[in-house]
Amino acid sequence: MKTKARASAQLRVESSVPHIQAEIERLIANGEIDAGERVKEAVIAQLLGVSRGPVREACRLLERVGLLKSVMNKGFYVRSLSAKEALDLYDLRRNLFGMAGRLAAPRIDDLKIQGLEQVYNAMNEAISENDTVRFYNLNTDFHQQVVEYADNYRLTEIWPTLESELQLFRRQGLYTVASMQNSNREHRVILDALASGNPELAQRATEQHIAEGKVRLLRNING
Amino acid sequence: MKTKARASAQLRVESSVPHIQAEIERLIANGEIDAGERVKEAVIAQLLGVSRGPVREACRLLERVGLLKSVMNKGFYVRSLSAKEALDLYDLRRNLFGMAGRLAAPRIDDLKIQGLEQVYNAMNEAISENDTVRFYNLNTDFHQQVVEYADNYRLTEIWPTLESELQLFRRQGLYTVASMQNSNREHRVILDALASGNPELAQRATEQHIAEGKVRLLRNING
DNA sequence: TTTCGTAAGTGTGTTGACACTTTTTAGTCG
DNA sequence: CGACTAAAAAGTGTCAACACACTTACGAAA
Repeated sequence: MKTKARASAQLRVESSVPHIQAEIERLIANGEIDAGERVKEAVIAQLLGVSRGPVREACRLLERVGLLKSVMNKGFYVRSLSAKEALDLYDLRRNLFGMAGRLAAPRIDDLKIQGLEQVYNAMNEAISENDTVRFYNLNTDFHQQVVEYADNYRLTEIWPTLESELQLFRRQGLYTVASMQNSNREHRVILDALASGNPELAQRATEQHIAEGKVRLLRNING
Repeated sequence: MKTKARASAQLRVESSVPHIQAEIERLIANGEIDAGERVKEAVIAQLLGVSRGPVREACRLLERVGLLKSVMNKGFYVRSLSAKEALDLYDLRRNLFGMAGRLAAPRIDDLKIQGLEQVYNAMNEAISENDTVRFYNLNTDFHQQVVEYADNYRLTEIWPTLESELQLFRRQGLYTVASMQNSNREHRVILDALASGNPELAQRATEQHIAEGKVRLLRNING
């Protein structure tokens, strides 16, 4: 018998770094680590049962994504987004989502439309139940699907990072029933535009949606 | 006397990771590491006189940027871009550069225009000397400046990563005199459009430039 | 009481070592 | 000579430990 019992054995089929990264993202999204707060490597490491090495690698990744920022000899901090940065993000997302709509429209098929339709209906349910968390997740899904149907690998990679970065700003609970209703009305418009296959129409619809989101954000900022 | 002589002392005022990252990027850009080739951590570490830890962190960063990709138990490889991925990148850059032009036009001032003009003139010099390397650097500069003048922090962050990723595909030496001349004619159009302050005009000019670049790339691919 | 300097404590940045996996090499058999 | 097998080498993934930087707490002097 050659096999040796490994104490806390890692199966060595998958690096721990992505898992750690996802976990830290979750901690931030759930607000368990506040914006501006220091991320202590040892704490994360112990929490996940790994050493600091992989944790640091994950933190570097999150730094590049924009969720953390590193300060020499002080470690990693959860980034906090200024109002301008949040608005910049909206402008950027508007462009990219518009591009996604334009590219997706001629490529989309009935099956995909049906999939989006399901998400749309589910969002209406979430609204009627005032389930903002579910609405947020479905909303993210909807956008991600549209982006994927544009079939541009780099756009598909970048999009989620912008979404999660924006999460730093619009902490949960910002959705009101009215804003969710407006948002989903726009989703309906996007759906129809995509189904029509008209690129310009779809681009207008997708751009408009993010533009309206920016307005909603501004209303939240200014009271 | 309390001060202790540190043997191979790093001053601990700046993390070594960014430096390592830049160095690996340089190695890739200079073609000292070919596309698809494995990046051996120990080699890089010894080359730069550091240990593998920081090297791994730098590699993770470059993975996120898209220059490297990691394979479990095999390490990091220099990514090689498929033709579709390169074209996807052009589509994405076209959108973002168009956005940059639109936003920069109303914000730009005479001083910045003059700066761009200098770069433009220098590029004409480089063309007449058939100095493709200098042209490439100036070209990158020109684009980067336009992007910065758009004053969108995230766009400014993302742009260089897309440029360096594209470098993986269009390895140096792809510039012909004719293509450089065409490219700089388009720069002239961009300059004038920006100087006019008209967002739509500037967006058209900047988008057109990347679109033409895509055509030039396609010509290179197909012979 | 306040302020400054000093010392303990906390935490990062980096390193070297170990376990495991993949690759290469060497050797054997057909 | 070629193919298969086994051992050695190379290289990654992770960890534990060290040295330094920063922070905080404590105490003495003004």
